[in-house]
Amino acid sequence: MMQHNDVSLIKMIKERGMRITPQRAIILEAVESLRGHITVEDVFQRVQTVNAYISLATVYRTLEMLRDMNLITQTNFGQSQAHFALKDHGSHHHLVCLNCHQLEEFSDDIFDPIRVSLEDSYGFEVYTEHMSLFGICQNCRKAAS
Amino acid sequence: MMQHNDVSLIKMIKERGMRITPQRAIILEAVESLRGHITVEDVFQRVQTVNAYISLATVYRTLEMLRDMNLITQTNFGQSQAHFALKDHGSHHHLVCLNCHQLEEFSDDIFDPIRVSLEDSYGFEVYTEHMSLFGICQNCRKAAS
DNA sequence: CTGCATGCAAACCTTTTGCAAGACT
DNA sequence: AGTCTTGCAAAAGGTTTGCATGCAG
Repeated sequence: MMQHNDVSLIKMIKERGMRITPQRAIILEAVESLRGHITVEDVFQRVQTVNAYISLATVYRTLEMLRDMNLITQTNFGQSQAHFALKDHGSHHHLVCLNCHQLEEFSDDIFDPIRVSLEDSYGFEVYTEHMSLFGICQNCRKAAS
Repeated sequence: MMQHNDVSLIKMIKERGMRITPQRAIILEAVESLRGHITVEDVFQRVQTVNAYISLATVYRTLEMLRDMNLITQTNFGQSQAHFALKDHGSHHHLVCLNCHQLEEFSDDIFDPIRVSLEDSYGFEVYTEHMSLFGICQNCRKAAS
């Protein structure tokens, strides 16, 4: 389930010209150190141990920024809080169209909900390397209708 | 992506000894006629066209009942409302433990979030028949730790 | 200096719930 | 009759936002 986040989030944020504030530094560090799927609350608690004056709203806004920058994924499931995870830029999978045989890539993040629910329901840790999913692509669906 | 809901929801509810009220009949009919993934709001709107005096709370409670009876699945994704779908009692898949090679079954519903997000992101309609997922089962994980 | 970021508290939205009144069996 | 169900309105989460203040660049 390795994720190569060789580059620190801070560095990526700077590169994209966004401001680094003390709050952001602390929040980013929390996101990086908390491995796996985390909630806003997880991050907030961790952040609080470093500096108790950072507000929940800032945690929300920072995670929102990371999501918009495509550095983390957001997964909602169950009825409660959203779960976040650092993007795994490593693995990609394929969508294979059964009609035109065209390939399309999609990222591993799409499996996040499955990972979480199989873990929750069965205690099963799924490996999703090298997956291919089959179906009908957009073009063929349009053509057929 | 066929679903065999040959039997009406009303019939199934009666069989299990639950009461049929006018509200429930209307809501169940709405769920059946709205195919695919639907939200509470979808159902509510449809229901309103039939009878404007049925409350949102009743829609929530009825869907909750269907979920508890295992007749529909609930999928949360995105940050907004939950999505529901009639259960597909046809397909089952396998979890294969890479360590002890034991098999575990899981239902097709787990793929709901993927179905929805691939549809949304790529316009791709996935077929998920006969899937096997690999990983490490609960027992082996416990044993390893 | 200027604009972006923060904190606070209030607003928001979806979902849940308490309670009294009403309906199903 | 007795219990389950409904409607209403309020409560409950989680998340977002307006605004004045503060800080990074």
